[in-house]
Order: sequence, then structure tokens, then C-alpha cells
Amino acid sequence: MGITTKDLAQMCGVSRTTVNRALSGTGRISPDTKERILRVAREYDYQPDLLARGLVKGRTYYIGVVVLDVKNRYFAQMLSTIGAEANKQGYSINIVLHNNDRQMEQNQLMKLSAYHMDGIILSSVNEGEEYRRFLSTLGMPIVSVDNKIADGLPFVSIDQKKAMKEETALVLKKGYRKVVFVCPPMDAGVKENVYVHKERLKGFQEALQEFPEAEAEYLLDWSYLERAELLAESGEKAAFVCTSDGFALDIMKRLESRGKRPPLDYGITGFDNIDTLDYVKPRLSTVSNSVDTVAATAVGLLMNMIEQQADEQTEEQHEICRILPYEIVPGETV
Amino acid sequence: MGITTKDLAQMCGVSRTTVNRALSGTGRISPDTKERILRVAREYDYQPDLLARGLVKGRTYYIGVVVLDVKNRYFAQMLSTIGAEANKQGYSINIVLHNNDRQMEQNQLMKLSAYHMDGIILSSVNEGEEYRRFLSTLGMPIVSVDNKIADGLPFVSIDQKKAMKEETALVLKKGYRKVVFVCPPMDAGVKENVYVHKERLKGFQEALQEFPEAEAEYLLDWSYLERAELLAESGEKAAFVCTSDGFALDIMKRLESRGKRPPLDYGITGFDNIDTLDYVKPRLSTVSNSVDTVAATAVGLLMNMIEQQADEQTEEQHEICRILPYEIVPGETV
DNA sequence: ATGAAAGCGCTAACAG
DNA sequence: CTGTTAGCGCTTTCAT
Repeated sequence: MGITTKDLAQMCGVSRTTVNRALSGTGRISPDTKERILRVAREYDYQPDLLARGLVKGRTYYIGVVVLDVKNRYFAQMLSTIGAEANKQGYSINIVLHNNDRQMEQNQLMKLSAYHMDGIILSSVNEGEEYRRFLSTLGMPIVSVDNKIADGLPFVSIDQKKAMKEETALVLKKGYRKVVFVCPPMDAGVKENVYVHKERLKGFQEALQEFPEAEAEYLLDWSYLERAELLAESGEKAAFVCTSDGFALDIMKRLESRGKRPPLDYGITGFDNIDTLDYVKPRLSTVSNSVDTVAATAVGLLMNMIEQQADEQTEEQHEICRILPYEIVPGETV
Repeated sequence: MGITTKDLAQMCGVSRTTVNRALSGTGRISPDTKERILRVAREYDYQPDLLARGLVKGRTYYIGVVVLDVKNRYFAQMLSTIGAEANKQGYSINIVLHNNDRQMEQNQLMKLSAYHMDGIILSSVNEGEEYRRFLSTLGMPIVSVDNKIADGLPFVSIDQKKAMKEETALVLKKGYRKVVFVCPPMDAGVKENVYVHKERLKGFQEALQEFPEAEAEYLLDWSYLERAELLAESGEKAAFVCTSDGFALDIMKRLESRGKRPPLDYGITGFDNIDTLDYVKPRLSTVSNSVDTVAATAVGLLMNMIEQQADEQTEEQHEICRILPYEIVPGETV
């Protein structure tokens, strides 16, 4: 659309190389011509064509971010931080949503690769060795978050298992005899990567082992609301341990309509500590996923990988797996 | 990273042109060679370089979306719909956040332009004729949403003024003598585009004129929480008419801690109908911004503009301004 | 039916 | 200090 270096060269009566030197500030060039070129460039509002530059330099200073969905509070928060961190380092981000569609995720990644993104931050629905190979064919640095894809792939997350274990133990210590693990996404375990959920399940079960007198129940599909209602009305006071704040909120809402409120009639805990909780009474007991830290760490890690790949000199792989601390967030629902 | 058409040409013992014909399916080519080339391409997993293609074709099949912030429920919803609609039409979206920073918005737009986005959907913090000229220098179709920038620029939104007028009238009909207009962003009116807020203010005032006995008050800066508290404790029962659900929720939370609840102690209404409201009691009375419709309409409009620009034949500008219907969402807080 | 050649706009190696 | 040349990977006339 705009003016090109060729035009500038013509206008200033110099070669394109000289124009380039003036604009980039590299190489020897006389102050006069430089000054003159820059003035003309400014006057005609020259803007470099980033596609062309990307093509020749092999770098776009863009990082692609592939996540489930932007309506999800958790991802929204993450994207916000990733964007801010990336900007600080002179990168822009290209956000892409896969909506839990495995094929869509692959397509989007291929497209990002074809657009020469310098790196990728990925919360994947895919997993396994084969997928890892696919990712490596893309030829760009990739950091995965939350959902582990395969060993050896850079990965950032909190310690999901430990977090859930601690949270569950907290519930059990309160004296609940019956604990219900709520995790509808597990339903799709065959079709999707449910690594985080499986980890949380493990944590739940580990905690349970230390309380042999407790009885566990599992709601692992999307009928969880109906089943939670039945459980709540069965008389026995139960605690719902949910793998996401959203599920907890939905259960609370449902049971509220039946006149039941925590912690009197039942106990309930969430996961993630999304900011919606600020407005809901009673305050949901949950655990913070430290999303900002995860996001910032992922960006930092990715930047290292990008720089390293650019330098190409050092072959040493830094630590590629970062497990970050979580935080128990006490509430009033248990 | 991967294989190029040059490589393919060499492998198949043909020219790059022929390879191109096979891959693009255009032009005459013998079925045999075509078949052969495609097989090799698949075998080596050829992926076209989209930067290069974009450079030569002048089209990237990307649209840029520039909004305030992805943490905002309203924008999250909008982005989700825009992404889905764009995908349907074979486009990807590139989401960029400006965080209410006018300069940032300009920079991001220039960058998007330099990357040859085919079009832009923009919720701007800038406004005025000068900015419109800036936008036109970018040389790509732009549709603005929510915040009107200047006359003549394609624009999609609900009728903010009418919506607020109707909502306010509803409140006044309930018998409130004192109504408080809450709109902290107005504070930045000099620095930011607050078109939507101004429209809503107008609607509020128009409604007020029909109820001469009512008294109005205005909270137009970020001290609104403290001042709302003072008002609530002044004895007189007031109704807070907020320009965003978030402000309403924050006021409710604040006053709740003072033992005051709507609609008994005060009235309150929001705007946007964000999904957080599903979890908050009592149900906030609000008005739906029809975000999905706005988003879909904006994408449709932009697509038309892109096609039109590509064809270049037709000079007729279609209707460029679309004002969509809103919806009053009754609640329990007024 | 196929190929040669030019060009998108930018950068970089090598001369002078 | 400046210019020439070649090339990134793809598309697109224009010949053959």
C-alpha cells in the first residue's frame, strides 16, 4: 500500500542498500545522506513491509498462542499476561483458539508455522509421542502449558497433583466422610488430552488413602449436575471436590435452587481461583493455579529457546520443565 | 524449515511453474504429472510458505482484531464469535490488545497493516477526523465496533442511547426518586474515546426528562465505590444505573459488606449482561449488548468490504453503519 | 502441456 | 562510504 525502499532510493538518488543502511542504522553511511533519507522516509511515512522482512530474515517477532477458548476466565487471564510479557520483549502475539478440536489444533499450528511464528505457546488437547513428532516437524520452538503432551517437550505448570492432594486433605480434615470428585471433562479422556485432570484425580486419590474411613464417589461426565443434586438430597453430608471453579459454581447454583447452601448442607471446593469468585457468596474454597506466573514463565522459557535457536552455537538444553508453586485459597464453602 | 516448490520441482524433474499448477489446480496440466507431483508433495509433507504467498498475492486471509482487553467478559465473548465467524469464511484472526493506550493502538494497527492483514475489526480508544485519516492511510478495510470513531467509518453497535433510556425509564417507573448514573471511564473522556459511555449518558438524561420529579446524581470517576457507599448510607433510597455490569457487581459487593442489599436498601442496574451474572444473587437487572450479533455483523460487513476491494470493479459503498437491537434483561435488583 | 523469466519488498554478501 | 548482485518462496504473464 505504502511507499517502499525502492521508492525511497529513487527519491533520494541512492541505492536501496544505502536506504537500508539509513533505516537500520547499521554499516557505514555518511551522516548527511542518512539524515536526508530518514527525513524523506518520515515525510512519506515509510513503513517496512513485515511480510517481506519476515520472509528474508526468517524471523517475524511473533509468537503464536494456541489455547482452548478465550471465554474461559483462566485462559483469558493467561493470554493477557502472555501478551504483556511478549510485548516487553518486542514480540507480538497471535492468539488462536482450537475449541477442544484436535484436528483444528493441528491445522492452526501448521498455519502458524507457515507464517513463520518465532515460537509457540500451546495448551494442547493432543498428546503422545506421535504428536510430539508432528510438533517437531513444525520446526519452531514450542512450550506447552498445563496439559503435558509428552516427555521431553518443554512444559510449564503448577504441581496439579500435589495441589489437589493438599486441597482434598484439607476437606477430609474438616471431618467429611463422603467426598465426591467432580470432573466432567474426564468423559472425553479418550478423545482429548486430560492430563491436568488425571493429575488432579491422582492427587485426590492419594489424599484419600490417608483417610481410610472416608468414602469416595466420582462424577466424571456431563450429567454431574443431576447426580450432584441426587447426592445432596440423599441425606448424607458430602463434599464436592471439583477440578474447576466453573463446575463448583454450577453445582452451587443448582443446589441453591433446592434450598441447600454450603457449608451447612454440603461442602464444595473449586480449582483455578478465577476472578468471578470475587462476586459469589459464600466464598468458594479453591486453589490458585498461579496463572500469571505460569504465563510469564512460559514466555521466558520460549524466549530463551528462540534466542538459543537463533544463536545456534550453544547446544545445551536448559531445564525445559518448570513446575511452579500453587496456593491454597481458603473460602467459606467447606 | 520444510520443503519448497523448488525442491519439489527438482525431485519431479519439472519446472516450478508446473509444480504450482499441480498444487493450485489451475491451468492445464497432464493428469499424470499432476498426480506424481501431488504424491511427492504429500510424501514430503509440503506446506506452502504463507509469508511468501502473502507477499506476492497481497492477501493473507487474516483479519486483525484490536480490542481493549481479553479479560473483559464482553470482549472475550466477542472475540470468540469473531473467531468462529472468520473461520467459517476461511480466515484466521489475529487478536491484539491495546489496554486503553491510544499510542499502543496505533502501533498495533500499523504493525497489522505491515503484515498485510486483509481487514481489521477495531474497538478503538481513539476518535476524531484526524484519526480517521490515519486509519485510511493504513490502506485496509476497517470496521469499528461499539466506539464510534468518526462519521463515514463503518460501524457496528447496538443503539446504546435508546437502550439506556429504556433501562432508566424502567427504573424510574419503579418509583425511585433518586437515580445515580455510574460511569467511571468517563473520567478519561479527554484521553480516551468514550463514545459508548456518552451515548448511554444521553439515554439516561433523556429518560430523566420525562420524570421531572426525579433527582439525578453522577459518579463519573474511580472513586465511585466510596461515593456509592456514602450515598447508600445517606438514608434516601437510591437506584444506581451503571454503564457496565462490572461496576454494578463491585457496588453490590461493597454495599453487601455494609449489610445493604438490593432491591430492599437500594436499586441497581448494569449493562452488557455478562455471563458472570448467572452466578450472582440477587440477579442483576441489566440490558444485553447482543455481543454475538454485533460480532457476527462486523465480520460479515468486513468480508463484504474485503471482497469488494479485491474485485475493485464495484464502486458502490454499501450501508456501512449497522445499529442492532438490544434486549432488556429483567432481574431482581430494582 | 510445460517452461523461462520477472517480480512481490526486503536483506546481506561482496565489491569498489 | 556506497552500489551491484543475488536470493527468501511464491505467483504470474508470456512463450513454446
